[in-house]
Amino acid sequence: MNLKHSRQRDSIKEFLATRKDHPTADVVYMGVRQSFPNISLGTVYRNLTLLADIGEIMRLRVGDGVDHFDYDTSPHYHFVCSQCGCVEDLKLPFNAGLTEEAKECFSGEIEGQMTYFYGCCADCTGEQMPV
Amino acid sequence: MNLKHSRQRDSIKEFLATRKDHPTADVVYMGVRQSFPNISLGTVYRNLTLLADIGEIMRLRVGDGVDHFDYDTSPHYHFVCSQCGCVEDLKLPFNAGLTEEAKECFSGEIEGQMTYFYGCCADCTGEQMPV
DNA sequence: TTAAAAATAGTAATTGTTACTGTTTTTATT
DNA sequence: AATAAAAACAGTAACAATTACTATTTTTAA
Repeated sequence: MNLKHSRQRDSIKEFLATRKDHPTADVVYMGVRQSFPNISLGTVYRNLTLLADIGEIMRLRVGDGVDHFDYDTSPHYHFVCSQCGCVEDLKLPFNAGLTEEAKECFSGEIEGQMTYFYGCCADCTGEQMPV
Repeated sequence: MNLKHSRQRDSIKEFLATRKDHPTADVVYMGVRQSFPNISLGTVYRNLTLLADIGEIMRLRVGDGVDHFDYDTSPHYHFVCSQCGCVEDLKLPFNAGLTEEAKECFSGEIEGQMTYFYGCCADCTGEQMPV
């Protein structure tokens, strides 16, 4: 299949590039509607999937039942707040060595690892106890 | 809330204890129906959630959009096959130190980590190329 | 300019899961 | 054993995220 240019897809990519909060498809939809008022949610899903498939963005499955998307495709760790559901980058060097270790003790083929940390984000920790 | 005994819940736990393949709620449902032919899918979901909440089983969110359940609650790594979707244990010592490292570089509270590896399992790797 | 391929908007369908409701089980107390 | 409140149940409906479908519009190479 030959990709054809699409202004909607550009817009989705642009939007994602401006965000560091790993938005969901729905958030992308709302955001892109600023410039494409009648873009379809299906178009957003289709393009997010396509962009992830060709490696231009990264799909994050962080266990909250909703897919998040990241413009930064370099391997890095994420944190997920169990309270508010926010997803943040972690400033911790990614241990690709773990994947290598895994390869050595497994008979199939390991392509990569997905690691996320969970807990309570700084904002929620602060708000949590109004006594 | 005081737990009351339930034969259905026992049966769900027993079933899970016999399995090492980290079945989904649906698979548990089918399995438990051998002994409880008219158990309700809702009962299965409710009890799996309850058992996971009280720490008697572990819920695995391995990014395939379906929850898997594990009778083994000790921290350990999992592998997920992108082809057939199977989930297997990895014989690789769990690196809890990574969670400690993450705590040190994050301002909120980190409770734990979830790591899974993905790729192609041994079975699928073999079947893949019939030339 | 044209025509095939790709993409689109809008809608319907699917899937995994949770919520609701009236009935049955469990269990502590008589 | 009888009773009654709490918990759990079966069965069904609702829900949310995502995917599939269809007729129309855009893109692009010839």
